Formats: sequence, C-alpha cells, structure tokens
Amino acid sequence: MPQSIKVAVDAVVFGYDAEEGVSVLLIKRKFEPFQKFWALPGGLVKDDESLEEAVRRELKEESGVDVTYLEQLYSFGKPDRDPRNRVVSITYYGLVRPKDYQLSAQTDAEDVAWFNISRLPKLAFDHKQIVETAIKRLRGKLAYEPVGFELLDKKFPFSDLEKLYQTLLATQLDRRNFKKRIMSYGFLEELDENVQRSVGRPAALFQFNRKKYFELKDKGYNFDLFL
Amino acid sequence: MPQSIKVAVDAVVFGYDAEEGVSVLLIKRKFEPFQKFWALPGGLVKDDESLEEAVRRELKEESGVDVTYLEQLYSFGKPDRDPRNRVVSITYYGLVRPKDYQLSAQTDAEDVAWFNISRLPKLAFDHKQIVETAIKRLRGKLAYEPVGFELLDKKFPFSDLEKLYQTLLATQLDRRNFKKRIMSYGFLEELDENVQRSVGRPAALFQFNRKKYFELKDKGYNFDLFL
DNA sequence: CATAATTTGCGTATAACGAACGCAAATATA
DNA sequence: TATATTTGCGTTCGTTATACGCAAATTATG
Repeated sequence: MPQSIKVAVDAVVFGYDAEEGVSVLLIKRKFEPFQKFWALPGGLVKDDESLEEAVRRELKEESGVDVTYLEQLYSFGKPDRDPRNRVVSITYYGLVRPKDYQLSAQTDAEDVAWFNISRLPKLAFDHKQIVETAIKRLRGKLAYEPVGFELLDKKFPFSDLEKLYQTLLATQLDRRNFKKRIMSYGFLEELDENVQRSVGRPAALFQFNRKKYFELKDKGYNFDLFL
Repeated sequence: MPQSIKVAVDAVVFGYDAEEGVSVLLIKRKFEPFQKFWALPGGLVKDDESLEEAVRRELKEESGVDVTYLEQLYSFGKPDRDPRNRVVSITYYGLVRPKDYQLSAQTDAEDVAWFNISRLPKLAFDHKQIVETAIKRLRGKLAYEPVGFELLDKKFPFSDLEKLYQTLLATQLDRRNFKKRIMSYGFLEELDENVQRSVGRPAALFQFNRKKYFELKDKGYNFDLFL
C-alpha cells in the first residue's frame, strides 16, 4: 500500500509597530474546510520546488508579502490535523516591517490582515498551536540573536528597540542598562540624525550594522541578553 | 497534477562513553540506492502513525534501540535529495546510553554500529548534513538544558559529566568552577557511594534529580552555562 | 615501603559584570 | 516661564565568575 501523505508549508510572519505592537499575518480562507476562518498563509509544495521556495511563493500569492528574514520553525504531522486527508506541514516563521508592504489577497484567500498577537481570531486547523510555537521561538531567538532589527525601520530611535524587547519579552527593563548592554556589543551605530516624535527630547537615530555583527559573531562573540 | 512527494523520518541517535566519546548510531543499507553505504536509521511514515511514532518504530526495527530522549531536529526537503523520487525527511535527534542496548540489524539494514562523531564514514543521501545539524543542535542544547544526563549512567562520578561537556563543547573548563556551578543549581545530588576507576582518589557518585529539575525550571530558573 | 603520580574535593582572592538609580539636557505643553 | 516628558550619561554597590592554591585518597614505581 503506497503512502498517501501530502506535504505543505505554512508561514508565521511577524510584523512590529511601535504603537500596535507585534502582529501576525493571516489570510481568510475562501474555500472549505474552515471556509471564512482566518489561517496562516501556506499551501501544498510543488514537486520541483524546495520547501523555502514554496513558502515564499505561497506568501507572495496569498498576501503580496516578500519576506526578508525566514527560518524553519517546526514540522507538524499528526494524522488528523487536516480533515480531508493527511497533510504534513513544514512551518516557517518570518519577520517583516509591515509598512513596507501593501497587503493584497489573491488566489484562495478572501482577505489578508495583520492581527495583534494578543488579539488573534479563531484559527483554522492546528494553526493556533503553530502560532504559539512561533511566538515562543521568536522570544527565544530575540534573547540571543539580534533578529529584532528585522522588525524595525532601517533607522530608528533607541526607544523603539527598547519597546520591541519589552513588548515581545513581556518584561520591564531598565532603559539605561539595556542601552549600555546593546551598545557594548558594537554592532549598533549611532547616526548624525535626530528625530522628534511627539513630546520630549529629540532622539538620535541608530542603525544595525549587519557586516560588523557577522564579523563579531565569526570571532566567537555571543550576544545573549537573557533578561 | 497531483503532488507526488514522499514523507520520511530519520533519526540521529547520540551515545556517549567516557573513553570513546560521542557516537552516532548508523545502519548499513541492504538495498539500492546507496547500497552498502552507512546511513541514518529511518524510513517512510505510515499513513496512520504520527511522525514521532514513525521514528521510534523505524529505530526499533532497524537497530533494536528504544530511545528515551527524542526531539525534532529539522526537515530536509531539497527536490533532489533522493535519486529515486522526491522525499521530504523530518529528522529527529535522540540520546541514549549505548551500554543499555544490544544492537541488532533487521529489515532493510545489513548492519548497525556506533561511530565516533569525529570518525564518521561516508554517508548515504544528505545524511552527513543531517548529522552536522544534529551535532550543532546538541551542543546548543547542552549549553542551556541539562540533557547531558541522558547520555551518562544513572549514577556517575562528577568527572564523567565534566568530560562529556569538554568533549562535546570542545572547550577546556576549570574542573572546580564547573562543579560549583552545576552543584549550585541544586538538581544534582551526591550519593553515599564511591567508585574507584583506575588510579587516583575514589570519586563520589552523583545522580540527576529530574523531579527537582522540573520544579526549579517551573519556578523560572534557567540553567545556561555558556562556557 | 617510601615517594611520586594521579585524581578528587574544597576553599579563597580578585576581577568583571549587572542592577539600581541620580541627574542633566532638550524638547512640547500649559 | 514653569512643568511634563523623553533622551542621554554617569556612579555606586552587590553579586557572580574566574583563576588558582592546596589537601585528601588512592595507585604506580623504584
């Protein structure tokens, strides 16, 4: 008896906004099963494309988003996770700056939208579990690698980074000590520009130096900030 | 055109021995492709079993090993990783005490054996890459969770733990400081027994207290020893 | 059989790092 | 002009990590 299992990919794409906090990209399903339910973008892998190519294609097709940072998350394969037939899903998580994209629902999606991770709707299939796994992973990752910069603008005031870490790690941290720590790593450079956002002293803009980061990483430095 | 991708699982099972160091369990393939090549135990997932069930079954069938610690590693899905047809492999890694098992090749395995990770033979498919990924992961895991105890005997002299960490992390560490650190966590208990192994002062035996560990972990302690 | 070699066990001094927090600077608002 | 708000910079203090000295208990050696 030959095997009859389908292979799919699904993506948990995170976005961040200083006011909105952390969001996840969801699509509204056009067809059964779980018609009209919100779900993760994804779909079956084509015979001749790699898993990562499949994720990027599905993301583009269903939501219009081209993700920059993308990493494999986990594979879900319980026999009954899809009511139609058995589907093993290899999931990925990605990070983007929401402002960079104009969302546009296409193919089998009726709608696309960002949802704050604390206000998620009921999700199709086992996608709730997938999102939870992704959030845990993102938190873990944030604590020992500077992936947060993928979620911020290229140039940002330091307080943006601070807010990102505070909301994502759900912890209170001392502004001054946090800055000292990050700056001591040496991969964040201060620019000669200022911004004024609402009231208060104008803030200097900062920029993540990717090249410097990899140099340091290759030298064996590690940047864990278990807070 | 319907999808025609097969789903398989493969396992990287690690064993440890104070003299031998860290080893990986391999089987010798009985059939083409890669006949007579050493490979990871694994095989196609059955339609009605979960991924983890599939790994455990294949491991038992092909090598006779019942693994205690088992965790998902990564999914490999490049279109050409199997010359026959497309196979996506969900890989797992596990930890066992080699002495606990009598190896026995069965089904499509012609032979089974432990191979030191520094002296691996040429492997079938992309299994070399899989083993490398597993080693990296094991190293990382070791640094922030006490999984090492799965590789040691139930009762062991402290120097065994020290050697395990030194060989696996490929780093020199101060015996006295390492012990202070580990003991300060409180999940390792000293027994009223001694062993004499070759020359030198007899060593007290220690034992990992799993219950205590989870109590502490639940309280939010974390035990990272980035050395 | 005494001495050396080896491995284990325990402790202490010092340097490095993190946490807490005080305060000035630069802006908007009342 | 005073007040609130946000940013920026620094110091103190206590904890933790690192380096290392030395004794204890055994086997090997001449």
